[in-house]
Amino acid sequence: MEDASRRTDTPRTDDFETGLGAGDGLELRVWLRLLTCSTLIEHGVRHGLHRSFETTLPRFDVLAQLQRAGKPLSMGELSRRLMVTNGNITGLVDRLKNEGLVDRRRSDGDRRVQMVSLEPAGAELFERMAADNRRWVTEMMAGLSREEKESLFALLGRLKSAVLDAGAEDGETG
Amino acid sequence: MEDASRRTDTPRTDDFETGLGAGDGLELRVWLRLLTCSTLIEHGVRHGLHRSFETTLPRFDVLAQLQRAGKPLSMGELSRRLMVTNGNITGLVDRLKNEGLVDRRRSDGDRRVQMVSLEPAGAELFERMAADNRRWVTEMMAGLSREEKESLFALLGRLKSAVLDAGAEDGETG
DNA sequence: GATCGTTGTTTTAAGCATAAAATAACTTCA
DNA sequence: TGAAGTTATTTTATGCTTAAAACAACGATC
Repeated sequence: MEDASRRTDTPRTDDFETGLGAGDGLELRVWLRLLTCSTLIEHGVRHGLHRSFETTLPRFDVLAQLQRAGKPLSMGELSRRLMVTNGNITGLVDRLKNEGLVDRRRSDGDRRVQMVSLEPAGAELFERMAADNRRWVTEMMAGLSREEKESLFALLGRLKSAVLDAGAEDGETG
Repeated sequence: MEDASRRTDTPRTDDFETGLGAGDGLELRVWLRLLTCSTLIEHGVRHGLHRSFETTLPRFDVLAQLQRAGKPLSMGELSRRLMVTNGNITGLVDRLKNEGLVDRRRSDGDRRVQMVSLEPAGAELFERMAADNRRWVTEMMAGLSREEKESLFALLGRLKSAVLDAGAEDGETG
């Protein structure tokens, strides 16, 4: 009865990563499973932010970067840290500014640069969201032992380095 | 000189995952690193598809699911397998159909259902894209040993199960 | 065999994302 | 100093994505 009202269009999260027989490349299997995990956790966080704060993951990410930096960041720096194209940041910061969560002003030294800073309201909201976010992520990984999480963290560090190294080669000084 | 012509707005892929001191939760650190890896690889694949085939990752994903299934899939089934909301599939399949890569027709048994099938052109294109995709992913992971990749694959399997289990609890039969 | 709840898909409105081109301010260097 | 190149940001055009509501067909039950 109540299920009907709570019901939404969220895709079910079973039965993917299908096909791709055992003969397929190990790298491809790692990648698909990585993507599945990433998507699943992202859904969890996204739903939590939507339910509890009526906000979105990109907004949260911007606030998180500003909070972690502990200082104003330029649009370009935000773009690099969030790993999104810079045109994207413009609209995102526009909305956050309209909501009074961040401020944006031209840099004194370089008049091309826009510095984005966290407003008190933004910092306060972020703290509340971050606490819940940590709880959600912790709950999602509750089934893993500490050792498993540490191994996973280490291996992902290795993967990150590997991908960055591979990218550096064809990016510059071939 | 040539760099200028090749240059585009792609965000640089260094210096993220910043802040978040060592005291932070292990789960959060795993999650952020997982997201970084996922995003990095996704960028690689996305750029490849764009450069080599003038196409996008979601389009590729739809063709991949159809190819792997080896049979027509309904809109809803595609939505579940791609882990995106179903309204999304409508436009995606529309475009693929306009490009002659898939076909869509109403199911005989259930007139609500739309069955999407791979057209010969779509299958042929997918094979070419899949070959390159495998190469890109393999290259990005070239820095990892076979053992590392196998461990990673196993741990990600554990993580996937953990997240699915955690989600099942608050999703139903509370 | 009409009604009620469910299921499959599309539509809507808003926001996120990309790539590429445009704009504007800075730097260099002749 | 002023033309050429570089860097930071915005704009443009298009596509992807979500959540929620609307629509349409199915299935069960009375």
